[in-house]
Amino acid sequence: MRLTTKGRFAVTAMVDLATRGGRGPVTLAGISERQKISLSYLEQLFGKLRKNNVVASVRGPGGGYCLARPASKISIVDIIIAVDEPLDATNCGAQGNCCDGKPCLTHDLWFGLNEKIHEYLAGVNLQQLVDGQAKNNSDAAPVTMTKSTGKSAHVPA
Amino acid sequence: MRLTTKGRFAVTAMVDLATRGGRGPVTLAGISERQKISLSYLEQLFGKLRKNNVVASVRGPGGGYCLARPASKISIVDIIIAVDEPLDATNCGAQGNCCDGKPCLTHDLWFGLNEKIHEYLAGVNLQQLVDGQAKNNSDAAPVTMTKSTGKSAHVPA
DNA sequence: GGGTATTCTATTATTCCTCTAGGGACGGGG
DNA sequence: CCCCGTCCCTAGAGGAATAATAGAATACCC
Repeated sequence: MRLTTKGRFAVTAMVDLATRGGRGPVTLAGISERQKISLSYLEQLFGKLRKNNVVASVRGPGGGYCLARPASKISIVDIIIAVDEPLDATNCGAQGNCCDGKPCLTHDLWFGLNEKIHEYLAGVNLQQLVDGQAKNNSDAAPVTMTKSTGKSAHVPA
Repeated sequence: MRLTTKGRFAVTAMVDLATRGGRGPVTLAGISERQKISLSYLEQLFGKLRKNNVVASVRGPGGGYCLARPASKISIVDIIIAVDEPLDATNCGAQGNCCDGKPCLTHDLWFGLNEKIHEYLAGVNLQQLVDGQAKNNSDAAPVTMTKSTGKSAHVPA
């Protein structure tokens, strides 16, 4: 789970798309102008979003992009993961063997923290953003950070 | 609030420092070797941490770095913000005038989401990481994302 | 069928971030 | 005073993020 401008641009564009999704496909040129994001960059981002089945495209005049499913079924993580591939911050390639063959304590810490942020963002969907309110209830249940759960805590790709 | 390897390395190093902080200053060379982070990179990170009063330094032989305050008073956000200066994901320099003089809807959305992540990470402190468990209780209370609160929702520097 | 709007793909340039390299400043011990 | 361990600073290489450009493919409309 990386959190950079790239993911933010993608979410911004997706919010724009979701707010006008009801009236047919939305063109990237329109999103580019409204959100002030360069068209060619948007093309790159939406290429990834399409490959990850977050959006669908319609070519030709009158074409553009649509959400691949209802906005309430698209979470922020879906978007961010689609454009911003997960990042390994460890120095042993997530092998957990950087410290004398044992996983460093920090590995487990990061995996746990990572998972919590992940779950939090998974709990916010596009529709909520469009409605102008983030998630308030906490069904992204707090996760007790168990050590040595190993790789199960890693972020899904 | 950016979330990159840089911040993670800093937190990793700080956990290392906190676990051995009781016995005098800790050298960067030691952290470098234990955590497999390049020494000169650590020097940069700790330079920023020092300027943000997260750590204190002692020069000369026997010197090193200490926590500037108890580990329970240092939150993850303190560390991340110190090394990873906040980033403006808007295209109008957070002026809120990119869309016909009015703030884009996405600005408020981002500020709100930003604030929630911020608060979540602010609720986890170093001591908890050292003890091997993240925060379970949710006193990083969920924040209703109010639109048009404007700049008050921005991440403090 | 030709014209045009649009997605799609590729190549390249530019700017920014990450990380490395090397030298300088300070301070304690002989 | 000299030596060495440590923090401290700056510059730059390398790579990733962002942007520009060019063109190909597709599909609507006349």
